[in-house]
This record gives sequence, structure tokens and C-alpha cells, in this order.
Amino acid sequence: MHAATALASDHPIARAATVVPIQPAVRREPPTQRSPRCSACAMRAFCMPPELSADDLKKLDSLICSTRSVRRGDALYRAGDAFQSIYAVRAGSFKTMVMHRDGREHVTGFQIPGEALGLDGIGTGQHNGDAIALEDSVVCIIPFAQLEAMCREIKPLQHYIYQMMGSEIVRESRQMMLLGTMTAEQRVATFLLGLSRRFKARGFSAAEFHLRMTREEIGCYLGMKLETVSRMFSKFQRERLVHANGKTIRIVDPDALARV
Amino acid sequence: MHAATALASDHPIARAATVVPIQPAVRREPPTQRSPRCSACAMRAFCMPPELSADDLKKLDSLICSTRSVRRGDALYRAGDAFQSIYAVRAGSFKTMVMHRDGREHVTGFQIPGEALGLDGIGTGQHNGDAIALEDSVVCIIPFAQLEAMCREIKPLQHYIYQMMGSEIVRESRQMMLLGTMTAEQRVATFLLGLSRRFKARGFSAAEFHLRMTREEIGCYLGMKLETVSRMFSKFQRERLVHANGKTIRIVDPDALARV
DNA sequence: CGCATGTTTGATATAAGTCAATATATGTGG
DNA sequence: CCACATATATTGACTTATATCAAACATGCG
Repeated sequence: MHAATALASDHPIARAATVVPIQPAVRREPPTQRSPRCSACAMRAFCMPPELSADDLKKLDSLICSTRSVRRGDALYRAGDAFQSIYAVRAGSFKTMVMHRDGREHVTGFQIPGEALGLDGIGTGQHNGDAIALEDSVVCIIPFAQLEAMCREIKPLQHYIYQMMGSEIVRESRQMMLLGTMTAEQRVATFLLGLSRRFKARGFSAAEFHLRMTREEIGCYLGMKLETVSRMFSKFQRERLVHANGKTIRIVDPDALARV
Repeated sequence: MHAATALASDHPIARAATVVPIQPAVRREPPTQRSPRCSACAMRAFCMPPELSADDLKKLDSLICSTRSVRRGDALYRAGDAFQSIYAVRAGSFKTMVMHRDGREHVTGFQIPGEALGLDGIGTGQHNGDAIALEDSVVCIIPFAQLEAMCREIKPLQHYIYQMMGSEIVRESRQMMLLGTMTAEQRVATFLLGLSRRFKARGFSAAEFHLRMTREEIGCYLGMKLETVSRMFSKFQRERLVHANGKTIRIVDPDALARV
């Protein structure tokens, strides 16, 4: 299978969700709908602990009973929104970003199917940043108050949520190290290898994939300007480490890339 | 009260803990001892949810029944150590750091009394980085497995732990923005104002305090070289925003510092 | 198919890094 | 308790990685 479609909205997982109705320009309640069950979901291995009993899974299905479609460029939530739920990406992809009062903004992460969104609201009850769809996407809605209640009953679920949050803390501290200590070249190499690893874990090609974000968004994530991102892609291409054709990336020499 | 002693080991909170026995050079089991109760602890407002019943507090006292002393420069834990417990700083201060295989290291945070340590182990069961005491310090040990069990019984405690982890996620994303988008001058200003705010919340002077970390550690936290940190301190001094005499800091014009 | 949006590349500017010398703390053993 | 050794901090001169500005080029979406 060709992994260039990894994040495309015609991906099998996206197709499994009901077709998104065309949205009128007028703002209204975001479209939600009943979802297929967790127990039947292809992404379950990424969202949920493996050791749940059939009985636990049934409870879980009663909790996560709706999905939401978000069109490319639209926000799943914005900074300051009241925190109600966390989300699991079911299809598509997102960026999360924080903004400083002076308008300076920074991308804190990119999320692909099976990954969580919305943890930034747990601390204060308000989301700390925006989550923007990079393409037409679908998320599962997990109401946090009910999840908390269920965690008091289902020990593996409780443990899994702690682990998920703990892993996010570790991911962020790695990103701080990247931003604090690496050169532009190393940051871009690390970024590509990280994406590659995540695609591979989901059964897509580790070598070739399609970026859904712009050079500017990558730069904003890696703490550099879009021109620098572009120059590093060109440099890796000259050195035969990566073949970059616009948004299509083929990693030619992952070992050399890791040594950069 | 003069806040220059905010982190000094003769601080009242430190004195409340039993005196640390001198350690022989030989490595041995870290010294732990029974602690005074949470219910009587001056730092409780920072470690624990306010709405606990007397009964809940009693349970909590049975959970957090030991402290550990860590001498200046020693590690509370190191990367790769099995994760057993989280910790609350009772007296003193720490830095947490992550190291890349090539030896490059980065400071991910500084912790003062009432703040948590060890959350980086929850995700994988191993600590992701080191926690090093910046001065002779004391921590409360909170065995995580038992904490988890207690969270299934005491709802406010469960909620508090989620909030604590959520707040750490938000703190880290702010630090990513700092590292990704701010100038050296803005980073140092933000660092000083952040410390000031935390001291103030603990009843110490927001205007004058004592740094327990070196310029190099500050630089490693803020993603710049120690010389740059020093130059920024000198610059703020020339501009009458801050008076910096070695490790003693007096914030002269906090509003101007925030506008930098 | 056309225009807005995104990308690449080059020339130049600049913030921060590096190297080096000096100054000032801090801690230790006599 | 002082003197020395070591660690930490400051400052200056120079270098460099990355930002900035600008122009040409490609892409893809409506």
C-alpha cells in the first residue's frame, strides 16, 4: 500500500464514518453523530488499553457514543473554550497551537488517527490553545466527567488515562529539548523520523508519506522560519537522505538522517 | 520577611523535617523517614485538593508516610530508573533534565516547595530524565500504585491528580512557545517573572529572591548559552528593570519586564 | 483554468554563539 | 578562620546559524 494516502480523507477509516454533510457558511452547533462502536474500531489499539473485558468494552461504548466532523481549517476547539471532552482522532489530522497575547503563535503538535486531543483543558477547565483540522477530519468525543467516573470503576482504563497524560508530558519534554538544543537541520531530521515512526506504527509505509501541513506550520512547530525548513529539505535532498517533492516525502536513508 | 532565603535549607519548612544525617561516600539505599502528616503540612495547599474531608485526609496521611532527603547535587531519580512514586518538594529545590544520547542535555524545569516531581515516569514506567537537588532538599514520597487505588475512592483526589498532570502539560506547552518563538531577552524576562509569581504564591517576596541555579542551568532551561543569560541580566540592570547581584535578584520594574 | 497560496532559492542582516581574559564567589583543608 | 583551589559570573571581540527581504516558481483548489 502506498502511504501517501495515510492522512487523506478517503482513507478507509474516514470512509467507515458516515459521510460529512456540507456545512452552510453560517456558524451553528458543530455536527455530531452516533459513532460505530469502539469495540469495532480499527484505531482501538491506539486509543484504549488492550486488556479490557467484554463487559468493560460495553461500558466504554456507552461512553464514547458520538463523533464530530471538522472541516479543513476549522477548529475542533479554541483557546478559552470550556473544557468538556477529550477527543481521539478517528480520521484526518490536526495541529494544536498556542498563541501569545502579542499574536505570536506556536504549533505544539500534530495529531494523526489514534492520537488524543484536548488534554490541555484538564488543568484549568478551559482549553489552553486551538486544535485546527489540517484536512476534513473526524474525532471521537469522550466526555471527560463521565470518563473520570468510569475510571473509578475500571482500573485498566484509569491506568491508561494516566499513561496517556504521562506520555504527553514526556513527548513535550522531548520537544523542549529539540527546541532548546538542536540545530535547524537536526530538528527537521527528527521531525521526519518521528512522523515516519508514527505512520509505521499505524501500518503505513515508514519510507513514504504525505505531509498535510505547510512549511510554515512545520517551521512554527520546530521553532524556525518556513524558508529554513525548505532549505533543510533541499539540503537532505542534495545529500540523498530524503526525497522531497512538495508535500510528498520519501525517506531514502533513515540511518543517516538519524545521525545528522 | 526577606525572600532571599526562600529556597535556603534553613527555611522553616526544611527545619520542620528531621535533620539529614551525613551521608558516607558509598552508595546505599536513600535515606527515608516517616514524615509529619499532610494534615499538618504548610505546603498542603499546593500539593493537595482543598476540599478533602477529615476522613479523606486521614487516608491520605496513611499513603504519604515517608519523606526523603536529597543532598545538593544528588539525584532524586535518574533517567531509566523504575517509576514507583511521584514526589512533592517539601523543602529545597530541584532541576529536572533530559539527556540526548549524544550527551546534549536540557533542563525541563525547576521545582520549588509544593511542586510535583516524577510525573515523567507515569507514561512508560521508567523515569524519562533526572531530578537533581539544587540544594539540600526534602521530598514527600507518594507511591503511585497506592495513589491510583486511592483515586478510585476519593473523587476530589482523582480530579486533583488529573488537574496536576493537565497543568504540567500546559506549562510545558508554554515553555515550548518560549523556546520556539521568543528572543533571549524575552525568555529571561519571562523566566524571572515566572519565578517571582511562584514565590509570591508561597508567601515570599515577589520582588526579591535568591536563585539556586547557575547561569548555565538557566541557559540550559531557556535554550541559550550562559554568556547570553549573563548579558541579559546586565542589560536589564542597565535599563533599571532588575537589580542582579550574583544570585540575588530584585525585580525593580515588573511591568516593564513583562512588556519586553 | 486561473489566481491565491505555498515553495524554493539567493543576497544580506542580525541575534546569539564561541573563544578568551578577567573577576568574583564558594567551599575545603591546613 | 584564613588561604588557596575551584567553580561561577562578567565582559569583549569575533564568528556563524538563522532570520529577513525579495523574486521567481509551482501547486492545487474552487
